[in-house]
Amino acid sequence: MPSPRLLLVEDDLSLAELLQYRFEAEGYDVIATADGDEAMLLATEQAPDLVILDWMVEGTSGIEICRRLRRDKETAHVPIVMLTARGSEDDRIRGLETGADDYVTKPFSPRELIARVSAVLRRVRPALAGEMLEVGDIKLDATSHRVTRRGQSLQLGPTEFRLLKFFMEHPGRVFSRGQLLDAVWGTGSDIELRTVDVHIRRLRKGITLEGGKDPVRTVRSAGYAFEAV
Amino acid sequence: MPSPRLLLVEDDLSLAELLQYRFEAEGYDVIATADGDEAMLLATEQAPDLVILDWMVEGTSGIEICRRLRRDKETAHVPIVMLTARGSEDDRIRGLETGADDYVTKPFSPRELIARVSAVLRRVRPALAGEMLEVGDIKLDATSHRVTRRGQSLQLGPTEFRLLKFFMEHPGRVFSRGQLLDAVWGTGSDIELRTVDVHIRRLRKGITLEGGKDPVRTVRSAGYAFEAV
DNA sequence: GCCTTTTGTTACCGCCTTATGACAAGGAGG
DNA sequence: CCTCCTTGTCATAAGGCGGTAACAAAAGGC
Repeated sequence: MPSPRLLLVEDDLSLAELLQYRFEAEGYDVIATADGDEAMLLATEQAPDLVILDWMVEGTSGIEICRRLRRDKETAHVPIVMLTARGSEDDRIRGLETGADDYVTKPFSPRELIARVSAVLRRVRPALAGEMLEVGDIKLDATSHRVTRRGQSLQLGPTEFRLLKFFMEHPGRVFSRGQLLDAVWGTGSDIELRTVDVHIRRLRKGITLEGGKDPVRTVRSAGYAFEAV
Repeated sequence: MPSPRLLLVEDDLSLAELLQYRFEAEGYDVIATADGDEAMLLATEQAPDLVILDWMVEGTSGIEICRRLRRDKETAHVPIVMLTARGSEDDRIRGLETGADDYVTKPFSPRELIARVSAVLRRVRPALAGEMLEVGDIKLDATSHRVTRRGQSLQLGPTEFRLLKFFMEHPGRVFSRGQLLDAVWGTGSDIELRTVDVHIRRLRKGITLEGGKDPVRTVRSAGYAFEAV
């Protein structure tokens, strides 16, 4: 199971340290910062799987960071959990409407925050929570690095496996070649867009071995999508 | 925008009525029940997009319903929002660990619940939270790049897709050929005005395949408009 | 009713996008 | 050090798509 990567934005240093310790004990990778502007940088550079955001941090307000994360295409889909000392309903609603995926009201126990983070991750990226992905008749177990179709075990190369995993985490959705490069090869990889075609080809070959239908849909001038056949 | 379907499981009848009223005013379809066993039935038969579940309902405890919903493959992926009168941390964590996607602690305002439900839906099924365009009987999902009419999937080329999307974003309005060129082909494209006619033709052809009415209205000496038939 | 203007429709050709196989460089493992 | 596997790139083929022109049809204007 890969370690989910968390970005923790919290300017109360003792709380930040406590949380970092607890989350690392749970098997998370934690990147912490107390500064709002640095948070924006880290969010794009480190590509965290989830952001924990204090409502009030130095530099920028948490809600503003949230809004900026949502606006930037790179980070628009990263789930956000807000920490707020205020219990007022308006603030909570504003947080949710700004695009936070969840919030926790101080004071809270680390255990509760961990449960919420894990719930959000389970929802957004099942593979990170150790679950088995299943789309149509294809099953992918990220933990054991195994793919099966109708019980038949499939043989995929490393890149094809990551590509398939990403697709299965977002079934039905169309991704451009650029998006796929970012998601599967890593942001900033300097690779020809056309290379994606080749790996799509290899993935198709590996997946349709037993005469099964092709779950990869080509969307002309847009990219590719993965869906149940 | 399609109406998301909610299953509301709540045995406090006055609260249930209030919520049903408020959610319907927000454009949701609400199925309500006060009984736990009936809830299980409705969950499989009605295939709701989300379940709002009171912690304590007659027949079965909410948490038990939650567990059973998760266990059944049909309903395992339906998001669940729990309503709980108890504020104790243990209960909340137990709720999340059981598989609830969110919980709201009583007393709460309908507005807050609505915000949470909409946040969960946005996360889980973007198509239900507004990424889907709908005009008349035609649906366009930009995320999956799909167009359907009365359930029938339509086949459109890239340009026709963009043209239709633009039309559906501004239904009823008349656009000149020049405006369409700017919007769909991009500003500064050096293309014959009459080319638009051809693509309108192709769009019509693709959309009226199954004998449906033509939603594209020709406005002589002005341009074209798209409207519900 | 006749003429003019505007739109509908079809056909065609070139171009752009995608599919596919081959190949060489790089790396892991023995 | 050698071998096998993986991977990125390229060349080429195939096919769909798009823009244009030409002609037919329809709608207004008189």
